Amino acid sequence: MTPPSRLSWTDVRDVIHGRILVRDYGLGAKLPRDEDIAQELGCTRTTVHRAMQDLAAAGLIDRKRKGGTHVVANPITRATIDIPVTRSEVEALGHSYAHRLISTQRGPSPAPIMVRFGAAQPRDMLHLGALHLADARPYMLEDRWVDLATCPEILSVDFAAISANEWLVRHKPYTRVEMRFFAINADAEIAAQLGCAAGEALLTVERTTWLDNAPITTVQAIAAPGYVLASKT
Amino acid sequence: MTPPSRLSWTDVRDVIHGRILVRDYGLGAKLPRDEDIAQELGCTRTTVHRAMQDLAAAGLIDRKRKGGTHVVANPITRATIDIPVTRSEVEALGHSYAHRLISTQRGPSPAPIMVRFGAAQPRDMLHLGALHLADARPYMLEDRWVDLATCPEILSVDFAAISANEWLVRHKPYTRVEMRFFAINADAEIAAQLGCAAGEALLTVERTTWLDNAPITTVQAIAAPGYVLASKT
DNA sequence: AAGTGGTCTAGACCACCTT
DNA sequence: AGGTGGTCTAGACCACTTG
Repeated sequence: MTPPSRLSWTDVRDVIHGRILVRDYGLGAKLPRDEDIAQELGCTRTTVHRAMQDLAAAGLIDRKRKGGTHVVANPITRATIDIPVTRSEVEALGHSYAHRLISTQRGPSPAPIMVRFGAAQPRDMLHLGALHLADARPYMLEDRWVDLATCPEILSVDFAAISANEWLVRHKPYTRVEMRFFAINADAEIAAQLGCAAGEALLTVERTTWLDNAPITTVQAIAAPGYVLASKT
Repeated sequence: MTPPSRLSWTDVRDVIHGRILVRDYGLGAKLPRDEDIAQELGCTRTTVHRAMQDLAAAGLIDRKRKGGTHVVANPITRATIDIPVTRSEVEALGHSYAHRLISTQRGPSPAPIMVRFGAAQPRDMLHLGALHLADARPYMLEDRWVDLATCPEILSVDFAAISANEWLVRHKPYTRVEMRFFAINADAEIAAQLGCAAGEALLTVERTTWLDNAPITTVQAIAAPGYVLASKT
């Protein structure tokens, strides 16, 4: 029951957050200067600053030098999604994991793939099809392109031993990633590979990664029916 | 061209991040103590600490008192998704926004809705159907339940003037949100409302919010065909 | 029991941006 | 031009967790 004699920055954050929630600081309103809040709450400006950084990172407030701190006018809901290596994901669900290479083909990237990377010219790439299995049942279908200029080693990887997904995550770090989520209807081929009915609605995640503007890989991961992606709580 | 004589915490973060990328600090490896890194780089432990906090928040490292700092063994891809009020989203795309109330009905929450809130007993709720329009074309279909114990004011809202979505965001702050993303096939009713073919694959976002464990609202937002959710870059 | 991260304070200087 | 956030330093103490 004894409150800590000193406020931690998380305490300060919660206080400010509370005031925003209660509209003590309304939408779009300007907050007092860090220093005034510090004085009011009885802590240092440093502590208030750390709290504010967190609220800004959460998208709740906007800060500008000289401009001051404002509550964001149009509140947004921010969700964080963690996407593990597919093997880990399957094993975390308590299933046994396996994967199967469906196809590999080397060639220049077609236009839609160039678009994903924002590339003007076709690039020499490896095109991979693979299926991830959970307890021997289709779990996720991967349609992947790997840039051979950035990642020539991929040619000598033994995909019987490790999936391209996992190999890349372990050996090809990236500095930028773009993800897109959408739904597609299974066509005949996808349906056959995932063992579902044609036309079924499938959640699809498109993921493209770069290392300092150099394309690494882009993948369209098509989940089997019933797949649900949950935000971190 | 002159490097700053003093390192900022973002500089330190980038240095450490770089070492992780290059596997200087490999997957699962233990990093030196903050203080040693501080000494090596010529800055204070405070600065290193701030950098580490950021890397930890990004999911790249794990920190434990006494245990030290370790590179996360199973790298994950973390995506952040911002979901604005639907009106803002539509207007940001350059379209004119409108919405239409389809149905309202008061009654006890059925089992699936109780599950979403983790509630043991049915609750008195308002069940709303609404359609968001972009340039007069169906954009998103909402199936929403609002808890009347937590949010009785919803009964007197004029839904011709403001959508439940926007009203709630502006007047009912939440402290916890859970989101789930999945794909569904349009049934006849949904197809009719969204003006698409039955069976089409539709991205669906389920969002449930609480204010300190008190249920506020849960909504299933079904997007029209072609909808793509992109992560913040 | 001891080592490591977590945090605070106090004061200083910098840098951006609005007025 | 001046106000506000952004950051650093130096030293101190706390609290968790592992050996």
